[in-house]
Amino acid sequence: MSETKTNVTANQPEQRELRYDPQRIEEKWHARWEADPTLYAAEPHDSKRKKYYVLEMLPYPSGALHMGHVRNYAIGDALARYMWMSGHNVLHPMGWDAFGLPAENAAIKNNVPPRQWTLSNIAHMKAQMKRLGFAYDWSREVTTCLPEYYKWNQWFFLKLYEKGLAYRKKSKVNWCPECATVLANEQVVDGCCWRHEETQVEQRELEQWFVRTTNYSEELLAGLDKLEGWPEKVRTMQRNWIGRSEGALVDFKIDGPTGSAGDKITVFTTRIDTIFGATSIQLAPEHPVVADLIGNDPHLHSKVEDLMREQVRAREAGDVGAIEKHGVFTGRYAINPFNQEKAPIWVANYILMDYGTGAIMSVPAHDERDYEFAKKYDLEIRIVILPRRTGEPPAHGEPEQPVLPYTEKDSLLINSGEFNELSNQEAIEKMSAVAEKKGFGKRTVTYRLKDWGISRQRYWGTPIPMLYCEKCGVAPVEEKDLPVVLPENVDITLQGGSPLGRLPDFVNATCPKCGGSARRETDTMDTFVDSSWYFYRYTNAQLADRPLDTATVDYWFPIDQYIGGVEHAILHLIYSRFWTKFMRDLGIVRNDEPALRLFTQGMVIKDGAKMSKSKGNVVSPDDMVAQFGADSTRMYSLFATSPDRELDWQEAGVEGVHRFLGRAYRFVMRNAGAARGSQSRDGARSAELSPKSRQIERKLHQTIKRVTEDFQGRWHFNTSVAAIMEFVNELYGAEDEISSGRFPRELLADVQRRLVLLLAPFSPYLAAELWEVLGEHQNLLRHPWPAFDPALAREDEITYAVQINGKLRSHVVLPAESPEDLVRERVLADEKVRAAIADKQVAKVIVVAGKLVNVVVR
RNA sequence: GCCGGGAUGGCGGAACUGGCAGACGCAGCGGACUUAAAAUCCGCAGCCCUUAAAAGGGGCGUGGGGGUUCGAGUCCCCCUCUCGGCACCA
Repeated sequence: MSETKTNVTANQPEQRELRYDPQRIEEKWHARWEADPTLYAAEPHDSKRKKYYVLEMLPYPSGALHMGHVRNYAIGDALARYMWMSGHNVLHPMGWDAFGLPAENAAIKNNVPPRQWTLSNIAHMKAQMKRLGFAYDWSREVTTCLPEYYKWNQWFFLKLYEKGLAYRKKSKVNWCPECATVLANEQVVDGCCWRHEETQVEQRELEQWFVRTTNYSEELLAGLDKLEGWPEKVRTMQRNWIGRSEGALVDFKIDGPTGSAGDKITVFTTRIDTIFGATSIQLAPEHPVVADLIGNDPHLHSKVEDLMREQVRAREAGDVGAIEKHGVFTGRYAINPFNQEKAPIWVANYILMDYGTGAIMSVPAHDERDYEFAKKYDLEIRIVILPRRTGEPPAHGEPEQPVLPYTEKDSLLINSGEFNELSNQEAIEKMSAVAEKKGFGKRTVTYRLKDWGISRQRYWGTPIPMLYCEKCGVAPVEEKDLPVVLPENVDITLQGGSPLGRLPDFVNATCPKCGGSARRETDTMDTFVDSSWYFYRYTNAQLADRPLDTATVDYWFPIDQYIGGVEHAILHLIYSRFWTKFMRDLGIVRNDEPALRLFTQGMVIKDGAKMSKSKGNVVSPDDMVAQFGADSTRMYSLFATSPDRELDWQEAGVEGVHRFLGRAYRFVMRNAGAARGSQSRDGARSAELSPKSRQIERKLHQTIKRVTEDFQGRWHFNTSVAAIMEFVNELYGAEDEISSGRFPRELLADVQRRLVLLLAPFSPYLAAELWEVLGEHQNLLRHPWPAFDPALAREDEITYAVQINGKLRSHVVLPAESPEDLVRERVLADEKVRAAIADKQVAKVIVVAGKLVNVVVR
């Protein structure tokens, strides 16, 4: 093969060399890089170079890479390569988030075992990544579905249990009676099962494992302030998710007979100051006291059932905001402890049991939702607070719309007994104090954040290492018995019950406490457990006796840059932060946060819509690589727009980048002769250069400056690539001088070497090829990033834009660094400027140094 | 409903702290090379008016309306459309 190719080259050297053929170049270097597995390996420890840990979110092995992956990894790879060249010891790993539902769905659909399906997907996607030229240290690869990894999920679970951070409680799941199995939200379509479209999904209560993420609510919230390298958007989303709110709990005594749920209703309110306007109590349909209040009235029972169903349906549809508010009066009353008034007790579909206490005091005059509800059911609306400045309050009669919460300092309470005339803040203080003193309430802080339910009633996940003994009850598997291996020969296409529950070999176990027979937990873990700590495992992926080595983690952590999609802004990134804090408290890591800096890249769309099979607008990375090469595909994904914005994929754009790379390729192929054997030129002799070659030298330094600053600052790689394009265009403009031999040989050599270095993070294949063409042999990643000389980048002359009253009227060329007086003088002397001023008076001259002059005339 | 982005030529997008709007690329047009085409190389190019044409002028222009400023794509207020997130958060 290679013989034939050599002959062709020998026969037609010119043509052969000048055509940019990415397939030939990329296949050649792909083979060489494959032969050297240590090429992108990070040093275990390096005291001379600073460490840099760049991490891209690991993919789910769905079958093939999509353009969103390519974009994510092109960003990370460019950064990793730049950091290598800037002299860092770079850790750049990759792995697979390999457990999860799609493998089970595929198994059911195509009758392939989940493990086989997953592993073959991984093999394919890994080959795609390698073909795209991503510089990963594959010796650290992590695959979460392998026992070597999930063993440590189980180990962590035992630690959580030991620390009281894992516990069991009843919780609702979607249940399909036809499948006799639990469904994920994703498997519920319009309230029905995905496999049985006629079958209504039921809600069932099951004992499930939870992790006490809420123990860390305050710290997770406070930590956000320190994460300055995270997008403000993500920090805001997490703050809202954690949802700290200060308020008070207030007890309302139930009037009349009560039952097992107690004789009072505790409400949570952030606005205790409005309590004199509380004209009813609203309960969540699941509130325990509801059963006591409605007794066995069949009508009320069915009404409450309806309300509950409405709430569940709205939640599933993700449409809770739009729920039409319904409620039912229980016929009972509760006593407002502040004024002893009787407030009717209602049950309402918009009250959530899992926030606050599941009971609220309804203040229709000052809350929109309460107002809407009160209007609908004709409940009393009583104004109790107004801005002081409005003067006469409409103290009687109902407002046209809710008089929304006044929190200004000059607000004023009315209709509130002894608290009248107080401001909102004063009232909150005083009323809370009174409630605490009299024992019917107290100040409190609540969070929206809930504990993390990690039980999944499915097969393809990490088995939860717990046992149930008839005598001893719940018992953890002993550490020495880990891993609890997920059985492989399981027929998950059978319907009914848990696949693991059908395997006697799996289920039947021995109790570690009493030695008697025990039943094994058949639930598996949420896959978010896998992704909560995988990035620690990369630091020592082969470690057999521990999940991680503390000293090694200490060297690499925190992650210097984490890159991924904004869709993970909440769940994954909160669980990861929680896990880090948990590990810190276990004493096995020392950092508080997993990542110092986070970058969320924009979505890849096509023709204005998200790529999806049903729309038929999916672009395959393989097709792009086959047509234009990996370099062009990657570079286009960086060039089309800045990385944080949505990217509209245009194939013609890839072709354009391919054309540009061809131009760069041809320039070096034509002029490499000058570089080979020539010493690099180190500036400082600009005075001897012709105007053209000085211009090239200046542009070279300006380009290095722009690209370097993009890496250090905003990551607008689209402008980096544009800058390199401009530079190459400039080189083509000097071709006459170059081909005639008048261009300084050393400068020509220098220009080419630095051009190739600038291309290296974006188009690694082409850079490697051209580096070799230039007679260089050192691995580009070990070569220092080019430096620029600010003095050589500076312009000698500046063209000032001249405005008259803000309208552009002329341009004046002046030597750089002209003093302001001279600029003013020369501008006012300019012919066009004088004509524009004519006989008007010059009122002011504004000089913006190095840029613009605005002459204000009257 | 709430929260958070976004809107710039025919298209993707530049313009970093308010300072020449449209860099760079695509598509388009003209030219060179070629028997021809492709490829390549060079050039033109926001819209409108003025002009026989060109040069040159002039006006308009960053979703819409107001404002601040010598000067606004950029800052402030109101509105429209659009994308994303959501657990009605009491």
